[in-house]
Amino acid sequence: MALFREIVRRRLEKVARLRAQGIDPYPPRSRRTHTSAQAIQAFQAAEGREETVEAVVAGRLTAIRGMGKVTFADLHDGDGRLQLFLRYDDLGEARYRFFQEFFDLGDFIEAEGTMMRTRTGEISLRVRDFRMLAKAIYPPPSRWHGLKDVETRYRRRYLDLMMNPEVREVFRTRAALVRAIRAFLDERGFIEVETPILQPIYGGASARPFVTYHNELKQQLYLRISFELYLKRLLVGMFERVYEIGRDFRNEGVSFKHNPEFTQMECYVAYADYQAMMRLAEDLIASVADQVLGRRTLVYQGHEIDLNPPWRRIPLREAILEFAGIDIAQHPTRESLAAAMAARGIEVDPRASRGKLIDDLISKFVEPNLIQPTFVYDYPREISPLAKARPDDPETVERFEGFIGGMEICNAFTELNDPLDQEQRFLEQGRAREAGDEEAHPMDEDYLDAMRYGMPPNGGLGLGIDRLTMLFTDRRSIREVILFPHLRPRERRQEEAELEELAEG
RNA sequence: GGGCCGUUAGCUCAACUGGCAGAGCAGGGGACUCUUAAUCCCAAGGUUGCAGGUUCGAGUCCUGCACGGCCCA
Repeated sequence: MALFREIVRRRLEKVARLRAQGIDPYPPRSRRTHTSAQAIQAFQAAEGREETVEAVVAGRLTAIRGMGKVTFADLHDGDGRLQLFLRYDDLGEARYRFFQEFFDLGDFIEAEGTMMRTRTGEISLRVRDFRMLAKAIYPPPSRWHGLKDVETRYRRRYLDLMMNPEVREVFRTRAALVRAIRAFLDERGFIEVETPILQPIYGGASARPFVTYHNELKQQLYLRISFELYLKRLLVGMFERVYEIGRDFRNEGVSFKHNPEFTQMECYVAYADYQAMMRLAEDLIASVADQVLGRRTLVYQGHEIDLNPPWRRIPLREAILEFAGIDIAQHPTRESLAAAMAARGIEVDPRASRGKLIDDLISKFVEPNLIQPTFVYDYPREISPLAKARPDDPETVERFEGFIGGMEICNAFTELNDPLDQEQRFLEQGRAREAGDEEAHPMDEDYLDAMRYGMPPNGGLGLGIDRLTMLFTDRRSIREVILFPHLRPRERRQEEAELEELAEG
């Protein structure tokens, strides 16, 4: 730490000395004419015609190789890398010394000169003049080893992005994926909308919410746990195809699989049912693969996955029978199912309802085994209070979840549009809540009002953007695909606080 | 919530059964007019995550805590 402080002190001293010389170490603008890639490209194009290429480039100094009266330096910008070639004979003693004296690794520099090839053939910029663009006070992490400490990578993502180009690639892929989803839906006549994040009543999923408070209104508000109930109100308002891409907030444990805020796409289609939504989901993801990867197969955690529709479709009852060896149809009561699970040595949460037990069986036995894209369909009514029951079986709803790579990727149903049935479901949920289920769905009279005006039959689909990104970038942890994942706060160490003071002073 | 593992210099990592905390890079001084992990010489750099305990002696063993990772729930 003493050494670090020494490095910072030296760099701050350089800032002060630059200012004393009338040089702004943080000038407001750059005169950049070329990115590194553009400069190299322009040179390659001009090389055959024996033309010279003049360029002004700007970027971060990532390496300095001094050779006495010649210095090579690496400049990195958003496009890549360009080698700078500085010669004593070109710059003169004063400028050459100035570079050696004031420039450190991590500084942003602007350099102008003529593009050339070095003796070893590398296209470089022969520097005629240069300028400080932004002096770095802290030294960058070691460029050779990169930044590997996972905690530092997450807490100081900018360093991770600076040092590890493959991490930048993950977030480019994520952006491309979101772009592809929008393009797919826009093309099919969907309208993109934005609904409230601050909600007086939360709903649309089974989860505990974050609670917040509006001071002026003296009103308790919740951060949304899903978009569902607002998007379906829009169908009452005669939009037929709507979608939203945004953030959901769920107040549950933090892990490499769960972040308290995560990104979701939800869309609703009037006059469609869950079968239509299955086709939409598989077409959507195949199309995203086309756009993002240029093919419909990918490798996730060593598994070759084929995203070509149609995907396997399997009833939930069969899936649980296949992977857990229990036929839930044979166990219509909570007690019976719990006994069957216990008989197989499966731990049973004593407070869990039958629906919750089935949910547990899915996540423990079904989900991890579904590597190839698979739709599991027909869920228990009890854990799906917003989904429409099957006409032939009131205890089963028209719902499916899509699994890929052992992860739940999407969730969809034929949406319940019968206000009388919906009211009953909310009342059932209320009883579950009284029985201790903190994730039970709250009553929402305002939503019921909307439905009472008439809601067309429709299908809805929710798609986890983070998980899809994990799949497309082959990352096992959700934290690898969220720029700033939530981490426990760490108390600031004394030395760090001192450094801060030093930097500010 | 439970189990296992980790935390050592700015970064990446060493330190056999408890016996003087080390290397490379980065940083400082010097040499060097085509290097690219430049090279060479010199000097410096540590509250071993935090708090206790055992011991003549703890980076190492024990307890607790914090943070992180992996696995399970």
